[in-house]
Amino acid sequence: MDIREIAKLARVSTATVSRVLNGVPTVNPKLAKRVLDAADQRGYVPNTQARALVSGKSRTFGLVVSEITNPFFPQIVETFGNLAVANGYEMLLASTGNDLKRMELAVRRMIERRVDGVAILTFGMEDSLLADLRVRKVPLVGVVVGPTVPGVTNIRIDYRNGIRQAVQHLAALRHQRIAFVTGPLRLMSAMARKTAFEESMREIGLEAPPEFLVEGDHTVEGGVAALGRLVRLAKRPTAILCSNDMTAIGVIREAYELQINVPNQLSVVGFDDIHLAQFVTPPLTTVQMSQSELATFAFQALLAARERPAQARQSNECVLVTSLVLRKSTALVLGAQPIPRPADFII
Amino acid sequence: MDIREIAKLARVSTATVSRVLNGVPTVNPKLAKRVLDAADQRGYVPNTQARALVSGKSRTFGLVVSEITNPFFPQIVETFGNLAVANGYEMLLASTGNDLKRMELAVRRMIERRVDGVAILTFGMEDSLLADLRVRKVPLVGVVVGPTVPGVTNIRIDYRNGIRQAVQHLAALRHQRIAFVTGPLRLMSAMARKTAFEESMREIGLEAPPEFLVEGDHTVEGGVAALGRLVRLAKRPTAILCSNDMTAIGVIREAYELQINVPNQLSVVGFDDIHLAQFVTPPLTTVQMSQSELATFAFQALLAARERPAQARQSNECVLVTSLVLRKSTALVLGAQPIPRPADFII
DNA sequence: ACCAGACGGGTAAACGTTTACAACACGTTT
DNA sequence: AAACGTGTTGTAAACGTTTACCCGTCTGGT
Repeated sequence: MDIREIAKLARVSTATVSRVLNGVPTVNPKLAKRVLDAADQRGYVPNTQARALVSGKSRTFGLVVSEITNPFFPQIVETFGNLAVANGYEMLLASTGNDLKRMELAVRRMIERRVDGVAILTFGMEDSLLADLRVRKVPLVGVVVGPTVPGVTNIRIDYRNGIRQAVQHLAALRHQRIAFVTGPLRLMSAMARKTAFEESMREIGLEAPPEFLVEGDHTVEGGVAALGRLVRLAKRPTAILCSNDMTAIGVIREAYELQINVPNQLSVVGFDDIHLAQFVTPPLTTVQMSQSELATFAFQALLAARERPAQARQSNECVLVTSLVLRKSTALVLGAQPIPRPADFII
Repeated sequence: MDIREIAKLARVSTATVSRVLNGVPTVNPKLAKRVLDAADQRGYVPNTQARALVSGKSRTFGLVVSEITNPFFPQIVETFGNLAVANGYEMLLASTGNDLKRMELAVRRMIERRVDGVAILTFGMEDSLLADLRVRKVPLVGVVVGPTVPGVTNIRIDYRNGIRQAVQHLAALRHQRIAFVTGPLRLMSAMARKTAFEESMREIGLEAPPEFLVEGDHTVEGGVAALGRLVRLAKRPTAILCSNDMTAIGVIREAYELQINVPNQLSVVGFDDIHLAQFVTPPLTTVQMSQSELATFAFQALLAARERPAQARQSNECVLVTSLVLRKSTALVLGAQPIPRPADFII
């Protein structure tokens, strides 16, 4: 069931079989047909490892994510994986749980399998690990919040835009006391979101007192706990912005438990716009960060780096912008009168 | 950076390097140390494709699931993937969306990469496709609802147990008009759940009129639509059992939209017990089908089939039982008096 | 002292491809 | 008619391992 058998059957050399199978156009159509016929009569399927060994390309891309059970990521995996197979690649998936040990293991696996590139779509990757990949000249693409990383394709996420929109939306609904539930602050991404929140608040002259900044962990449980703490405050917030949707779902869930009506007594805004966000009750107003776009960016960058000489691909950068999507989890602050519309003045 | 370089550096043959790296115990510890030192001084990492080529084992298992964006599956992927790397394997993931084309492609990919086994944890796999794998003697494990498939490790899912518990739970809450939202009926698993429902109803003398059996599609949207239809009935159901949790979430979501209180005006029960089920409002009473147990079964079966001669592993079978977990989405049927407790009679 | 056997280590073949290069068959130019 | 391209096919080397087999050395028994 190898190429030699097909060659014998089609009465050509193995080189010709290889050429036909790889679509080299110069081969005589007559021979090509013989080869093709022989191949699928025998149900021949080329051996990828042999191919990879000689060509030096494994046709595999690594994808490392934080936690595949976090609903944010499956969409990324799906998109990336589909693009991969559509382009004749495979995907090597690693879920690190932001754990150093598992990250090391992930990198090791990628190197062992000789991936042709790695997309790091998690937010807490250790730089030291990347060094290992860089030394081996593995093309890399990663998300970045701080300064551009050299020698790597950077996907810069513009948290600012979406979060500013969210803050201004809440302000427009007359909210003044807006709390923010962060993610785990050792994650740069969580840090960046928090910073974007603070700046957006300051920008419109609103205060964000420290007791309104509570640390969560990007899980539903974290959201539950966060609301639990905020509710014990003497001066409660009237709106809560969350570092991700799972947190927001937790907040809403706990609000229900505490008989706080969302959105009438409390406005809640999420971040990520996972698919599920539309389906919680009430449907979640959230900042969209397109998972499929992110995955597509990453994949395309890897594909582009494929044959390009290393020096040509130093520090590409593209930007993924976030933006608010309005649903039903926010409302005018309780007791506020709607702003009279212009029409009301025309008598 | 290959084995020869290490051999030269350690002043031994490549065979010895190979032996050391594979932990063959007979080699002189002195040599072994030299090899090990040389290897990690040079940052040597073995080439998996070369290994696979000569050994005939790719140390890769295929995992095919229905749809990775369905929250049921990430947990499976996570568990399976972790077990894989813990045992020195890789996972080749395929998400088929129950689409024939994609299934074919998935099988093709598995064969190309020469996987050492495939776990089919989706429920609508075409038998014809399996034939292709079977011919190549790839160990297979799959879930099964009908008769045992020969030559394959079968994981039989006992839908009956959990669904019966759910029905009896609802009956105990005095529900008589219980509807069932199915999955896509071309899926055997969906069919099996529906059948289990009908039998459980009949068993306790309850009727399941055809208009109470509405077909969904295992998505939130499907659940929304299903409640939309049930609500137009002259005689509405007082409880709804759903073929999966996503459907149940859709039903709850639409109930909120229609101002129907869950659980007081409508009891809802799901199926699967995805992680999120605890966090919807109200927390979902659902039938648990352990995803991690399922994945573990599958992986262990593959691992066991690894070296075993083909005839030894014909038709193993294990059973995964389902069972009801009570949360807050069910209640006594509206207007029913609680059954007087024995204490009430003791005056 | 000799030899059998055990044991550790080296040599080289094999795994299934791709591809550089050689070989060959034509057609074209001088 | 010879020489030279041009274009297609074949030969064989390479990719990086594992492992069967062989060889040398040492141990212990006679």
